Amino acid sequence: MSEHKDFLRTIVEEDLKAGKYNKVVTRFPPEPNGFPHIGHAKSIVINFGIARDYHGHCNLRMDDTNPTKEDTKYVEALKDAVEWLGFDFDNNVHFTSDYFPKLYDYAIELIKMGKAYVDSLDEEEIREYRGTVTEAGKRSKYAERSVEENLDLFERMKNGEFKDGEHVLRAKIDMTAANMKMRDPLLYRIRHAHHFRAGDAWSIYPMYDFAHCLADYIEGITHSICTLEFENNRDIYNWVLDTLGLGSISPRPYQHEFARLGINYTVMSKRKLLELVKGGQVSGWDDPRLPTIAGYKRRGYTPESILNFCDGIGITKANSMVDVAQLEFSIRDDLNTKVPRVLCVLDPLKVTIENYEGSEEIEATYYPHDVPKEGSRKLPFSREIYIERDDFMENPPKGYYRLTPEQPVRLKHAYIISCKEVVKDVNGNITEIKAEYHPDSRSGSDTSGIKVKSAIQWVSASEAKEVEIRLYDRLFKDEAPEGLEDINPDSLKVIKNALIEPAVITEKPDERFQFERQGYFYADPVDYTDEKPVFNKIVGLKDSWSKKKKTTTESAPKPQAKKVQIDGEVAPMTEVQEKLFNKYRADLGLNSEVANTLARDEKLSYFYAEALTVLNSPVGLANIVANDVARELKAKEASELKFSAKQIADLVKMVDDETISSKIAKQVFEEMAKSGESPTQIVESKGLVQISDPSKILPIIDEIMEKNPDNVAKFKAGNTKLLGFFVGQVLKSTGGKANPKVVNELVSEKLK
RNA sequence: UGGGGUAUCGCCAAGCGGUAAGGCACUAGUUUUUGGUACUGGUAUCGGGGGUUCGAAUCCCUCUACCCCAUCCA
Repeated sequence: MSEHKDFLRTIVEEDLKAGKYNKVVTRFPPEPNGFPHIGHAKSIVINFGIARDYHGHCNLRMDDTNPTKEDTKYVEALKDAVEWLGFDFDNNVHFTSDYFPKLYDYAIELIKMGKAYVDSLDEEEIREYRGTVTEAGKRSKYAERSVEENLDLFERMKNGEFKDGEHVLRAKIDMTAANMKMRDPLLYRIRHAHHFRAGDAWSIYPMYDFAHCLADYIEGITHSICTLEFENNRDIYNWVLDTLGLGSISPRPYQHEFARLGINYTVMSKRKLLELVKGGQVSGWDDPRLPTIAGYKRRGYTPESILNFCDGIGITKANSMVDVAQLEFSIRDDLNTKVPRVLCVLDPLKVTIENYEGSEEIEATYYPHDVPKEGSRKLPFSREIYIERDDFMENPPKGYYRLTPEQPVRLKHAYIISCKEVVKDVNGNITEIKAEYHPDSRSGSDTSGIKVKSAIQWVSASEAKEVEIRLYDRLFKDEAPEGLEDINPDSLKVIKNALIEPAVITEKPDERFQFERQGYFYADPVDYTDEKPVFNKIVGLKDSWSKKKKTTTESAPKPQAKKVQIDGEVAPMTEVQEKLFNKYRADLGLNSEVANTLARDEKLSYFYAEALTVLNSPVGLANIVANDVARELKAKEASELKFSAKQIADLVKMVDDETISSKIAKQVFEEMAKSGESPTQIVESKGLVQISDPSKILPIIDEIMEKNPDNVAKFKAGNTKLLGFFVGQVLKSTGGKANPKVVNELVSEKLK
């Protein structure tokens, strides 16, 4: 667990500490209607992760309440994903459909309580009656049906006596609710459809809002964690559970929402993913370009890298778009210390070493010096080899490190070669390099004294194996793709005849490799055969050379348009407010902001007036009322406050006559708001009277300066922000009692 | 337009009245037989405007932008 807890863990910890639950139970509740993607991975990591961290439990549950969309092939994919990521669901998959009988009983209970009714409006009417976000809805006339009639109708719905859409069961809540979700939400609909698990047993199916909270309750879930778009549904979640009285029997679950994952250059919605799969833009749900778990798995991502990625991005409620670079980093970072380095030439250019005869085998280690792993293989070397076409240039730009007519280069693990002749075809394309090797430059026993700028990959022509390489790039060319038109036409490049050193194929030291200087690759788990090996590119190595080239050629400092802030209009004051405002300004001498705050808020101005009758300190009172009292009054009514205007007046009086500092006043206020105790009493019992005597404060300052010589030096060097640090330290060591004004003066004097 | 959310560096993200963490990306340098890795350094005043305070990213007021809600989807 990282040192900084996310907000969900904070909630869980508080609940555990408060004894609300004695064991945390979470759940990962996907609907089996599509393949899980990396957004699901985030949810899996959150739910299973929290359960693991707090020694609780996490259920894998299929939320299968819609028979027309769901399928068992998706539940397999979901199980695979959870397992692959390394989490354990005890081989026990839960299904909402298993609770259908219980759910039905709860619905009957609701009907009996008069809290649910069978509505017979058609679909369109229901929509109309619901109203809009700004207009209230109106209730269906069928809401007046008797409990008996509802019971009878509902049972007949279950028995399949009606056609799809003829009736629905709805909760009776409030058709005028500001939260649209609370306008008599549908609980059950008729569906004469075959359910992949329940078969044809049911002709009615529960809706999400009814089923989910109850499934949570039935499983003893404590923290029902979902994504932000369900925030509006939280009210129904609570309504169903509370109305059925379920919280009182045993501790019931509560819903908490976090922001779903977004990654640029890809799409994450199941609908869009399905579109790509069905439209043939990709080869299937496991296409390595897709952000599906199956896709990443096939591409060669490791579970660890996905887990690290999820840990790295954090959990918050802010909608955000994570850069794919972060994902790419996590797989590079993981593979760097794990996989063997091998030589593979993607775009071969023949090199004949004219002064080399015969052949030899070079022992080459699989891992670089900084990876603490053992292992090596034999690299055949001969007169005829292939190098990467990119690694030779006849007219190189400045800063080019590789082979040129003038510049020798090392063949990784082998000899240094120099270019002697460039052979071209009739079109001027380079077809071959004739080179010379330096016999005394063999890797490990180099006495040639030749300095080269780089070592490149190569393969021996006669021993190299031909392999297929699939180069994957981002699926979309647009950072926030809208649709198919944003697809990157170059997202897949297939190289049919790349050349790889033989050990990779014959020895198979691993399934993932770093092809030296190119990237990480994975033996395709589906199409790879010994006759025709296939490797998928997982991710490229960081490449500062091509970056350098680009920036020097393009060097376009993009003009960052500063966003212009538009100031909206402030609602005008009413006549009464205006009068009050003017009085505050003219008669009481308040500044316009405080006067404004007070005048516009009836609760505040009333409270202020009351306090004023006790103490004639208009400005001091106004400040505390407009700031601190306002905070309390945000959530509460005046009658609910633990403190009175009189107490506020007493508090301000103590500040006025300098018994306490304004800092202490804040502290006292907080205490008062909680306990309702009188301010004088709080000050007395806690001994909060302020210390203003410099002779008492000075020694403390000295002590702090002694303990923090670095900061003293920094301050003297001009870092005046540190003033707050010193003042803070003094305040801290006096328990907040030192008079901050005095401390401030003394500190700045001292440090001058 | 009603309700519910969210705003801290190019991208994530700590921070809860007292010196603006960290990661990714970017950038400069050191090491290097991968233009990789590792290491060292650089890079923000907190959506805007006011107010309260000795002191505000944190408290108050206000404005702005973005997301979600009017499926018999989940």
